[in-house]
Amino acid sequence: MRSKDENKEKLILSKALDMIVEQGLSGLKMSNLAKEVGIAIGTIYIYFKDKEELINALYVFLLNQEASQTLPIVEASLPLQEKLEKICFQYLKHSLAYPANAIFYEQYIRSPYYSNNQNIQALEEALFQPFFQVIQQGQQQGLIKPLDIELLISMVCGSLEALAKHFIQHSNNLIVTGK
Amino acid sequence: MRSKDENKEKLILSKALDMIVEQGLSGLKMSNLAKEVGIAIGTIYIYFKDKEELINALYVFLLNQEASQTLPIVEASLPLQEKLEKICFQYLKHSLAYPANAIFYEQYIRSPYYSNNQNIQALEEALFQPFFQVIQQGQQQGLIKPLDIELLISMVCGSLEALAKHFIQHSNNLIVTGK
Amino acid sequence: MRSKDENKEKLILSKALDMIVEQGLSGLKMSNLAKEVGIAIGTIYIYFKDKEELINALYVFLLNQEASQTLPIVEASLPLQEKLEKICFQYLKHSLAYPANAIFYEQYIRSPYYSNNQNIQALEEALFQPFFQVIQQGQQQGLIKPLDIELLISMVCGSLEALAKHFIQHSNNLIVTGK
Amino acid sequence: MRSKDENKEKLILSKALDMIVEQGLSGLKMSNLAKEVGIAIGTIYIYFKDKEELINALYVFLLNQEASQTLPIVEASLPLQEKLEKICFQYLKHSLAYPANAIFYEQYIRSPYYSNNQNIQALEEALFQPFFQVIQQGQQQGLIKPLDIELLISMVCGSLEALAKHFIQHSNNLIVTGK
DNA sequence: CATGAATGAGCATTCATTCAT
DNA sequence: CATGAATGAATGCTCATTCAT
Repeated sequence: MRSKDENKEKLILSKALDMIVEQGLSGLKMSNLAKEVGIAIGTIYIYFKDKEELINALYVFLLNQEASQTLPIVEASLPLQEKLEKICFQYLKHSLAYPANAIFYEQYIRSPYYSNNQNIQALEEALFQPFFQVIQQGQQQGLIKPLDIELLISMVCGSLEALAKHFIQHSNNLIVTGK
Repeated sequence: MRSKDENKEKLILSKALDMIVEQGLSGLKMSNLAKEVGIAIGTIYIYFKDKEELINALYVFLLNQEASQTLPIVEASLPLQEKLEKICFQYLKHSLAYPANAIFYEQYIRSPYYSNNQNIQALEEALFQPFFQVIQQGQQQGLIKPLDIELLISMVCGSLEALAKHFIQHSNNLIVTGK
Repeated sequence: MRSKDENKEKLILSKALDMIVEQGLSGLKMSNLAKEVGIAIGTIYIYFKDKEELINALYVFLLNQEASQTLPIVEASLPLQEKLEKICFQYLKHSLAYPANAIFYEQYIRSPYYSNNQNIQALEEALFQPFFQVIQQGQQQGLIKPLDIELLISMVCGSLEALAKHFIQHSNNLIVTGK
Repeated sequence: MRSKDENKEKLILSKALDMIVEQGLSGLKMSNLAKEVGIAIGTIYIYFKDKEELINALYVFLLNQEASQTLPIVEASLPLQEKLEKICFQYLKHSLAYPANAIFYEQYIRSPYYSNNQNIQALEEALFQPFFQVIQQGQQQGLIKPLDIELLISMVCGSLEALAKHFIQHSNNLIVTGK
């Protein structure tokens, strides 16, 4: 008996992301995905209950991946100013390194997979909490203008993601250096 | 498919935009659209040959709407600096006034309706040409940094649209004043 | 526009019954049914939301058909003795005239379509109520032995249906005369 | 597919019967059966070539079990009258002791596993032969009315099985005494 | 023009069966 | 022998599109 391949799950998600970026969320067909991954259609259903669960799993995976890279900075003991800068830089670095993510997010957020899914939205909130707190601290210390937090985040993220989107659309290869 | 009722065509496109914003491009079902508009499914096919033509028509309609409001500025005889400012402000005003458009654009651009459609992409290019020229003039006069034009546009538009998206997502009502 | 054909619904149910009798409940394939009826697969879904609803509708239809033929006797003003005889005879007549029904019932009762369906079971109860009352009256008047009603019904029906089943299995043609 | 563990084979058949009674023949899924038995899906295929063979084996097993309990009576040297009575009583006892069997029979008889299987039908005939002969003798001696034998059997069995079915459906516990 | 019942290609999903471990 | 991950044919259902009224 072959043992359940941890890698195969990742591979399915990865190919799914590629296909969604290329053809939109509605362009993702389970049979095409299987073909692309090089497995039988039934195999996908061993790893994911149905298409909805697969899509949600992809979102959670990307969200966690991003959080896991940024959270250490949030939790580090640094001067707040430096912490905020590092977080922004990390976000930009991540957006440029994984420009496909933002494209998927936009498709996902505007789909029933997201809107009808209270669980995911709760998870999201929990994951973002630490960042909210840092920003609030920054506002209390006068480092950040006292605007609505979500508006702030929307604008900064929007700009950075627009940048990243541009590069993936024009298929440029970016090398992001440390400074 | 030229039709009698010019208004009904507009109504179909308008409801289609609403539904795409709410449920994504893949969430737009022809029969639901008909129900929402209050007509029979067959009637839609009197006004649009098929779903593809409807979606493309919506894009062209929104593009033209935007261009028709901005082109006068481009063609006006103003100092370049002032012209550039006015164009940016008009863009922001439009993005805030019609925040649904950007959401549709993103869905559309990433769909086969767009990618497999050379005609639309040519039309787009033609429509944007005047703006490109203004920017090029600005670069020649040293008013704009000599970056890649499309990158410039991506970044500015990205930021502004992120802003607009934020407001529609949080259902704020904005009043955009002249200054 | 063709108008929704009342007959087509009946035709679908009728062919479905035939196929279930021949191949069992699990042998009923929607595409085969459509072919047998001479319509497209999609057409079935205009008349019935899904396979479950179709199967349930068939059960309700047969139940109502049977009740509608027997209820007049129940409600007639006859001596109880005569009423009971007429009901039994009507039941036998019906079982012999429609021997397929019992075969379907047995398949249906033992399927998730029935077990997971409180509504149907409530309807059933309501439909059988009048008969229960007649039997109770019979017991009070000493015409029927004071056994458990459901047991009584099971035994009489079981015997009569066994008879009917025999004839359909051996494809005999029965002519049921009035006496 | 002869196997080591004779017990495991019985266990598979026994659980299969349970599941068919609960969910119908179409409700029997090989993987569920394996789970219920507490073995891996692959293991079932060591004991039975495929689902068809398993179902047929179950039928043959039940048939033999019943015959093995009744045949001694048939072959005993008793007055015909007494022999007939004992056979009937044995049948009733068996139906009441194993009410699940009749439920399975009905599902089975109406399935392709049975209809497309000449071998089973031949086996059945052979198994029933002795009973037919006893009845024929009874008819020759004037103990039984000269009706079609199969009709006779259908009616008697039908009544008894209806009785048995009633009790299993209402989960009554019956104690069948010798008289 | 307007209607909506009818159509059927296309897609998601299930489940009996195989086979590498 | 036992395992259960992998397979893919088969099936239920959707939805863009047509066409008779």
